[in-house]
Parts: sequence; structure tokens; C-alpha cells
Amino acid sequence: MKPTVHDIAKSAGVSLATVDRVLNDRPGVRAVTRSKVEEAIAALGYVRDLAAANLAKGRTYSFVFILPENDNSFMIGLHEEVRGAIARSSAERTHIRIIDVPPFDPDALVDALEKVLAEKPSGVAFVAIDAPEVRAAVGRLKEAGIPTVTLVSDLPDASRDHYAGIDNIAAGRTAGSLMGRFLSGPFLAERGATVAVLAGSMLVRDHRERLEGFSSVIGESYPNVLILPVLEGRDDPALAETVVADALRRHADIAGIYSLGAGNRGLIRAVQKAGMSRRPLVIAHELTASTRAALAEGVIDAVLNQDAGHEVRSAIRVLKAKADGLPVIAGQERIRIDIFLKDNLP
Amino acid sequence: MKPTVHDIAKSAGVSLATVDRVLNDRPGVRAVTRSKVEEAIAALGYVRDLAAANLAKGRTYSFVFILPENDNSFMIGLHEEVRGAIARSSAERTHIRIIDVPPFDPDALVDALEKVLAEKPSGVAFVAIDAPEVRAAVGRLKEAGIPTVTLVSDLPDASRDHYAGIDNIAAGRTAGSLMGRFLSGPFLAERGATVAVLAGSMLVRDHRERLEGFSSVIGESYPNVLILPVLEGRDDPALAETVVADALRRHADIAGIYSLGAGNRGLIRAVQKAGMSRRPLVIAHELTASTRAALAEGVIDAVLNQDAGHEVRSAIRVLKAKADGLPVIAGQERIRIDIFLKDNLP
DNA sequence: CTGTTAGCGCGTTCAC
DNA sequence: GTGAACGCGCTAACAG
Repeated sequence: MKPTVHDIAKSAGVSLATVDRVLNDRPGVRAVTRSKVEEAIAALGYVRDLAAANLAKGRTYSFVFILPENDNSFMIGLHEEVRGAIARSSAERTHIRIIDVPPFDPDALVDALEKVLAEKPSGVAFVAIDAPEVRAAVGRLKEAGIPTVTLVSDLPDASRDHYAGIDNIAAGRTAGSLMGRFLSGPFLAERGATVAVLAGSMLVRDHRERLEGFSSVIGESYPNVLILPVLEGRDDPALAETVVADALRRHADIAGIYSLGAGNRGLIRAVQKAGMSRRPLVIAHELTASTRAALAEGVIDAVLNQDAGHEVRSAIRVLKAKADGLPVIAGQERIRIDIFLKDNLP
Repeated sequence: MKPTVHDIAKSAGVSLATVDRVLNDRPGVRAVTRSKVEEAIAALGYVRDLAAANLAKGRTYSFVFILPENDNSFMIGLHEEVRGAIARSSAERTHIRIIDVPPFDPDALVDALEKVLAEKPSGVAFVAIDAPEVRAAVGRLKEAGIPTVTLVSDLPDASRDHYAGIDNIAAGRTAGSLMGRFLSGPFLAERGATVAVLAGSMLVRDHRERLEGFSSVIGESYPNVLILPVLEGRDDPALAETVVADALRRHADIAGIYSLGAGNRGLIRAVQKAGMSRRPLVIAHELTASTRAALAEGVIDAVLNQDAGHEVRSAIRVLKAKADGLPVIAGQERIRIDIFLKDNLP
């Protein structure tokens, strides 16, 4: 039988209340008594039953997700995953709330973080914007003892407790590797090839990192590949279509396109309309309805993906663990860079 | 406040015991009373607190994992993951036990399943062998109301409740696609290329399925690629080395190797020793210490992987859910076909 | 058929 | 400082 507080009390010759004070290290216990209890705990190999403890405390975890009200498919999917978690949370003793903030707006994010701080929830998850004010706000949360998790986009050197997202440099490198290898045959040979990169904005950290990874692999391993100046589509389908169409017109020799941001609907349309004799090789991020269809049709050749559902569930698990002062299972919380070809679509 | 059994009892004008009988649909309640209670439950939107219920019941889930005592890295890793789960399970009210069985031995597996059936655990996970006796044994477990999950290798048309593993046909197709695209440049062009396939044994279903997927993609999309007769290495490094070395000697033009089973240490040695002017393109399964090193060094070009940790955790979650009659989160239980290049190694 | 009562393992008053 | 007693939400005896 697993030892309980009763066993400890008996073994240490004290009462339940004293054991409890030691367990939750509350004041009002003499050092001698305390160590007696601690010995008993160690000797019996006691592990506290968290479920029973939470029941007795009537504890309920309250988590807040701060999400940008972006209207690209990925962010919409992320919202949905959080809503799914909310729907399920009735069964677990967990309350989750979403706060929407305007995208790419550090001040709005800081405002939201401040409001959250006042509520003193059990934990906060948010899509970070890489700005000093944001880091300062996170610091205040940490001081208040509120666990924080960054979601999708990280806040380096900050005091967040965990990052639930992919390694964007590695993602960019992976894209570069695939691009280089896939191009090797039909285009590269001896002549070299030209590649376009479509980003949302170079102001966002994850986009910068992906570009960095991509460029470095191309530079190291595929010197015959020329990368054109980055196109910025602001994660907006309409704008993306325009800039891609324009680029395809001006550079008839574009052999590949790496889309490292969102707004892929526009990219897909531009490629389809271009009606080139030989389609460029396209590698994009995030598996959505449109990228999935394009992959199946052969308009896109590979999709790198981060599993939003995994990110949300992971954030919740980590926040709960941090709130309880428990360790996490590292392997379970590592967000993979999924690579999808048309052959391994889920 | 979340409604409790007390609220229902009051609202329905009955006692706690009656509410409990209805909730766990136990006999001894008049239909009228029952429906009164059910109405109250629906009206109040009651959801039972599983943690409290388990506490009261003193319930502890007991799960059994039946694993082949194979000594390849993947199976060893799988064992480790289960042991990790066992280590963690002290905190949760869960008991997990491992039964080792000789590999590729249907009778031994059936024996183990029978023994397990006698114990009446809360659930069973096992690496299936595709044989009628095994299916029959699983049927008996189902009749006894014991949830079953197949692990890594499935049992089609059987009454297992869930399969925690990858889609091996899709994995084979993915390998085929990568092989075709990666080869397109340096070799294929117009001349065509020769590819070798190394399997463990064609008697195992997952190996057969991978080959099937691989061959069909090559056949459909890369008619210039010639697949040599399958080499069987019995998942044994020494034998694998022999057969691969032999194949490389006899076919100087081998441009690619797809290793769809285990024993990759041997394959890697053979390729390294061959000292060919131009190394064949190698795609293998399962990320282990040796395949990881080979990937980093460029001896292997891509590794398809199934996350053993995910499979084990998923199996446990599913077994628990089935034992409680609860639904699972489909997205969380889908085992991905991970693709690793040297750039996205975890 | 139905209700009463005593716990499950733990946290929290209150007295002592 | 320390201990006894009650309750969290639920189940499991045992009465009636």
C-alpha cells in the first residue's frame, strides 16, 4: 500500500496537522519535529496524492491564453485548439480564458499581460513579441510567481518558464536542405538556380530565424543557388499573391519559392496563375486547408508544420506542472518540425 | 459552482446513494426514479469528478505491456519508455507491468495474452503479430471487457480498441518519394537508377507495408528507378552488413538504399566500408544513436522515425480513457511519421 | 427499491 | 507548538 499522511504521522509520532505543516512548509513547527517528520517521509517513500490534495483544497487551476487576433488559418487553428481545451477543461479542475490582442502590437500585449497579472491566475501562455517592454512585463509576472509559457514565437533571454513552439532556425535549415536537394536534379546541375523567399515581416522573430536558417544552409551547401531579396507579404493572402506574381514575372528563371510565413492562399494562386512551363518548387509552412490541397495537387512540394494542438496541450501541461512545482517530461513537450509530403499527410 | 452529487440529490429529491446508483448504472432503482435523477443531471449540467471518484473507490489502473525481447535499438528504446512511465506512475494511481516475450513468436504472444486475461488488468498494450491465434486471443480479451491497444505493429480486422503506431504504407510512400526526389538530380536524369531495399523479414506486417508503399510510389512516379530484389537482414546488424556489402559488390551502380527495418548499424558499416566514389543515397527507419550519427556524418540522408515515447504515453492515455469509457483526443493520439534530415535533429 | 453513514487522502479551521 | 475534527466529491457498505 502506498504510504499516506497517516502513516507518516504514526511513524513520526506526531499528528496529521504537523505532517501537513511540514509537507507544505508552513511555519509553526520546531526544527526537531520537522526533521523527525522529514525522516519519516523519506523512510516510507511518501509521495503526496495530488488529486486528493486538490480535492481537499477545492483548487482549480486558472490559465490565460493571450492570442493575436490574426486571421490567417494557423492562428485561427490555434484559437480553435484553445477552445477545444476549454471545452474539455470542465472535467479537469481547470479554467482557461482567451484574451485576444491586435497582432504585432507590443503595447497591446503588454497591456494584456498587466491585466492578467492583476488577476493572479495559475499561469499564462502567450504568443510573444520580441520587445523590451514585453520582456519587462514577463519579468513582473515572474516576480509575482505566475508561470509563463511562450507560444509559437519565443522571447529569448526572458524569464518565461517554457517555450511551446518549434526551433525556427532548424526549420529554416530544413527548408533549405529540402530545397537544395529537390532542386539538384531538374534545375541545378551546373547552371545554378534562383530561389525566392516570401516572408510575412522581417520584424517578427520566427520569420527572421527561418530566413537565417534557410540562407545559411543554402550558403554552406548549395552555392549554386541564388536567393532573391526577401518578399514581404505581411501574412496577407492578397498582398502575397501580388508580390509573388510580380516576382515570377520579373524573374522568369525562378526555380524555387520558400514561403516562411502565412498567407499561403495568395502564394498558391499566384503560382497557379503563372502557368509556367515548369512550375517552381514550393516549400511552405503550416498545414492548413489550402496548403494541404496544394500539396495534394502538386502545387506545393513540401510543407513544414508545427502542430498547434500539441503546442496548446503542451502549454497547459507545462503550466500545470509549474504551478505544482513538478517536473515535465521533456520528450513530450518538444514541439516537432513536421515535414509533410503528399505521401504522409495525416 | 460546479454541481455535485448533492445538488442532484436535492434537485431530484432523492438520496446520494440513489444518485450514485444512477450514475454508475447499477441495479436497484425504479425507472421513474432513475429518469427523475437523469433529468436533474441533465438540467444541472453535472459532470462527475473522476479524481474524487477514483479516490473514493481506491481505484488503481493496472496496465500490462507485452513487448518482444528484441535487442535492436528501437525495441530497447521502447522498453525504456515503458520503464519511464512505470517510474512516473507512482504519482498517478497507475500500475504498469512489462511482460517480455520472444520476438516473432505468435504462440508465445498468445500465451502471454492468456496469462494477462486471467489477471483481469484494466488494459493491455502489445506489439502485435499478425496471426489468427493472436486475433482470437484478442477477441477473448475484448469479451472479458479488457481494453487492448496494439503498439508499433497493428492487427488488422481485429477487435483491438486502438493502434498506437504509424501508418506503415504511408511511411513507405514517403520514403519512396524522398528517394525519387533526392535521386532525381545526381543520378536519374535520363539514365535511370538502381535502388536496393533492406528489410528485416517479409513475414512482419509493418515491413511488408513499408515495401508496398515504397514500391508503389516508385512505380507510379519514378519509372526510371529499378528496385532490386529485397535483401533480408533479419533486423540483425551482422547479417545486414553482410547482405548489403554483398549487394554493393555485385551491383556497382546502386544509387540508393532504403532500409525499412532495423539493424542499421550493419548497413552503415557496409556503406562506409564500401568506399565508393559516389555514396549511395540512404534512407532508413528509426532514429537511434547509430542512425543519428550516420545522419550527422552524411552516411544516411534521411531517417523516418516513430516516437516510441509518444507511442507509449499514447497507449496509456488511451487505455485509461477506454477503462473509464471516456473519449480520446484524436489529434493527440495520432503517431506521426517523423522525417529527420541532419538539419532538424532533435 | 431507497436512505444513512462512514470513509478515500488530504487541507484547514479551531481549540489545547 | 501541536492535535482533533470536519469537509472536498464521491463510493460502498449496511440498514430500512
